[in-house]
Amino acid sequence: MAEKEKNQIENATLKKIISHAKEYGFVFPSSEIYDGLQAVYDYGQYGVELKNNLKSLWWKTMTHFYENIVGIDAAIFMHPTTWKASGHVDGFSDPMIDNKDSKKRYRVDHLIEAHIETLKDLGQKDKAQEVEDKMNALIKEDNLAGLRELIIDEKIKCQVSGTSNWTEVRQFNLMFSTKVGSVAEEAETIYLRPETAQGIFVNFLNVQKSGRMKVPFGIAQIGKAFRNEIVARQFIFRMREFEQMEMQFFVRPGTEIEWYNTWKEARKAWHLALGIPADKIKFHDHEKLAHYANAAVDIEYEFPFGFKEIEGIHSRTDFDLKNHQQYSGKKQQYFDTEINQNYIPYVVETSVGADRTFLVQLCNAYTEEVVGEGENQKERVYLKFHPALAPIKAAIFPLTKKDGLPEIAQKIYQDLKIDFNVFYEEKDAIGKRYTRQDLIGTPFCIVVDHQTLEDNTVTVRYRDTLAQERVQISELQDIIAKATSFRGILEQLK
RNA sequence: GCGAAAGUAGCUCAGUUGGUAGAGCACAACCUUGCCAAGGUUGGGGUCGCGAGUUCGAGUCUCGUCUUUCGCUCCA
Repeated sequence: MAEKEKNQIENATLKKIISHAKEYGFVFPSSEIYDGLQAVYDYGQYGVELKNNLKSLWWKTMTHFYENIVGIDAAIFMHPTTWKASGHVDGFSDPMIDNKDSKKRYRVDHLIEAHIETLKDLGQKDKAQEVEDKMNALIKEDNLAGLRELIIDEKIKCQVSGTSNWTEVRQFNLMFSTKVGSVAEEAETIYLRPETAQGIFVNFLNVQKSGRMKVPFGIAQIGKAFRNEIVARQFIFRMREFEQMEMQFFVRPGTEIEWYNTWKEARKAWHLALGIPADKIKFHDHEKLAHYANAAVDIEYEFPFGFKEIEGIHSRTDFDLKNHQQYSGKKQQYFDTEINQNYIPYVVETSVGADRTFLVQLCNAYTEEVVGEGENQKERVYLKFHPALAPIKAAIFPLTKKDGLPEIAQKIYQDLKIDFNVFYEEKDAIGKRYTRQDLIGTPFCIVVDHQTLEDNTVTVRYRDTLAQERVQISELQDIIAKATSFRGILEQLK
């Protein structure tokens, strides 16, 4: 019961964050006037600023900050063979079957494998082998009807309902496809990339040779990827179109676990440096490793809907480069002059969702607090973004619309906008203008008042403390630059 | 994909046994005011998610459909 209540409160928090995001221009449902498109979202005027700031910070951290990491920007479309080599064509499309009574859905191969295990336990080894061979043959020829027949012939039952009342076997392909070539009959099917990593692997030698890179070195990339999720839920957490920020680090075979541990810690530190509390971040080791990995961990953040993955660090071995070498017939090797050996490098991957990082920042920034005493007590809502990530860095207000104050405020605005994303407003009471900036997370409000006319000072009002400080107009540039620079974050990561 | 709940103005919601859509906040203009969502006047904004059906008449009743949320399911 307590757990249920906790969930309800947390769901209420998520709802508030989602409506806040929509009401104040961060995230809108895609094509909303047509009722939206499931699991697709658009970033609004403030959302795009926040997301761009996050991407710039990641780029700065993961390329410029390291002398042996460079960035690329590969195309979304890739040669179809790429996805055979990567294993996505086979691994990303699973035949599924539903039990009509229990409404449970199973992956067909899992269902039959469970049956095979049961046969083995019963000592029917030959029978088990026979079923396994049949299944593999049917999967190989994409014989969906045949798979269903096998399930029925073997009298495989649903564990929940105990019946064999099955639907047809259906194929779910998680990759989006389209056609290249304008003549329909001659068009070739190509896929929208389901991950950005392959764009890095196929360019491994291009970058290594043209950049004279020496192992260990990394290639980073930010870009969109697409997955046709069966169920996509939880706001922008699981979208059909999403953006990844990935870095593939190429290392000498045998050193990969050491590098894996290094990157695991470095990436966790990155999230902490952005202001996420340590108790909201944890590692989750993969028990069952994917076919390409020999070590894998998720970095999880405690969202209102529980601890969920925001970043994966995977030791991918030489799986990808080896497969590309095999499928392309082009050697993907590196000659290591230090040890005089030719080898296919091993890869340690860090892959973080840009949209998920955005949601982490939004959830972490959303703050409700009670201010004032007694009669004056009221609730205040604001977004406490790190100033380096805030969509708008400062708002400039004249206290009144008269006495030449707007002219001075305009001058300050025109000057600051060269370096920063700033906002000017003279409408409405000053308190209301403060509140509007709090709601979108602007760290500073600069107010021109009557004293400004006498001594060229303005007040700076701080979002988090509500405190005000009087400073010279000439100091503003420095104050904002210092607070909003990436320097503070990067220095923590040295 | 299955089950449950919800959908009325930008937001939060009201809307009587079925009788031509309302409030507060928000928004725009003007006046007054000037340091934490101020007051006044005026104004704009809704084919009640969409489509059928029942009815003289549907926001209200019935069916379908779409979207969202939750629970299953799935998740490189």
